[in-house]
Amino acid sequence: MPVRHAVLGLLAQRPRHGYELRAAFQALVGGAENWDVKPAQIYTTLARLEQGGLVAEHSVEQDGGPEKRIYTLTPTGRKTLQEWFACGIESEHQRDEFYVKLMIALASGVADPYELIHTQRNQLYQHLHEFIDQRGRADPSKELANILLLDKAVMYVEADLRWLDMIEARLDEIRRQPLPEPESKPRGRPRKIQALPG
Amino acid sequence: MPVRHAVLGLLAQRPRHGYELRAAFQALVGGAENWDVKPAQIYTTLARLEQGGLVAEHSVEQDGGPEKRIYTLTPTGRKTLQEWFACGIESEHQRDEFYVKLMIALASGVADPYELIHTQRNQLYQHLHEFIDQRGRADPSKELANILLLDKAVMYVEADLRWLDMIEARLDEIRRQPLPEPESKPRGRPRKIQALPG
DNA sequence: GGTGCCATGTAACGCGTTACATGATTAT
DNA sequence: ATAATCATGTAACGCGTTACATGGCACC
Repeated sequence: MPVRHAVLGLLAQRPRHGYELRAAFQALVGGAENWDVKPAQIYTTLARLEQGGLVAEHSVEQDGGPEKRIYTLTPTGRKTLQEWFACGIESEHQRDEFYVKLMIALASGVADPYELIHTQRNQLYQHLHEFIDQRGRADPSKELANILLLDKAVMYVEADLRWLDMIEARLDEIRRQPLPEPESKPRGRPRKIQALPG
Repeated sequence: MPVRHAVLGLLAQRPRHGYELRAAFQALVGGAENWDVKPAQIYTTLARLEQGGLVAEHSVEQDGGPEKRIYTLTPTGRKTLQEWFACGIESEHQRDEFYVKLMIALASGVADPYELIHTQRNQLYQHLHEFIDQRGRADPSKELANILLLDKAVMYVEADLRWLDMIEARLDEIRRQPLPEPESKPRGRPRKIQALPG
């Protein structure tokens, strides 16, 4: 939950209201192209944080303007923020969509796994070039945020490409030695390569 | 939305009911340790798919048992599935939590960026060794699913480690040539640009 | 008079989670 | 008897999204 903590972090600098928080967040991540946080998310997040006692709100009426709701970090909120900084971030679960697609293809025969790999690889190469181009055009003295994100994008696309190569190699290996087939289960069923129940 | 499509893929093999779909999905991804899909998600997903006309349901009463609700793929559903196979998968957005943490630290001074990098790197190395060990212990003839996921985990952790190195280098570079400081726009209100305020 | 920025929200939905709840069959 | 497995769900919440809605102010 990056937004939640980002809000806490921005309130640690000074009290702010919703609109300001949104603008600050957008600036932080280098613009709306990278991460467009919707107003609805900011306001609902603030409501939840207030509910949990991590922030406190007090309204300020302005001369001839809409009233602002200023949010302040509470001690509990500050503690939560410090804990966030203190511990590392667990990488996202393995919930990989391409992996699911590949396994479904292997199990059901609805699509050719090598074709899936081919399609995915083409797309990744295209992205890779786009990212590298963008990074080349960026100004290091001004757009640190963007450049760091592009660095990450490049590292990840390269990782994906390596992974696709490994998948292909593993599939080839299985195809070369058709079935190890341990002796158990003399069932008359036609066998699928994969582990799905028939 | 991997689960949604996985359900369609499993129904492409043959009609199934909720419980069976869940079991098949778990088998597909190599066990609950990798991806524990909760029953609630399966049933709500099926309801949404039926709502959208991608699957059709017909109940089957059993002798002395609870009735089963068998779901079948509709032509619309099959078409959706084929489209999913036909196009590549867009990589997840750049919503990176470590990046947000780093930027908040740089902007607010609440935490030391180099320390954040250090913490994160330690954690990544630990994960890397765990993944490699696990992969070494796995049986390639039986646990293809697990091995592919571990391959991915390794590639991604290595990518993260490379990225951390790049971040450190970029920060060093900035620190060496302190603040180019372009002239700011005196646009009425005292505007904060991004980067490092007090 | 319009466009755009400032500033605030609500409603409803998708995906995912935890927790709760029911009831039958099968194995120990 | 009791525990596991089969089989079905509902309720409520967190995070994120789109769409809708309201108003004041400033600039051209």
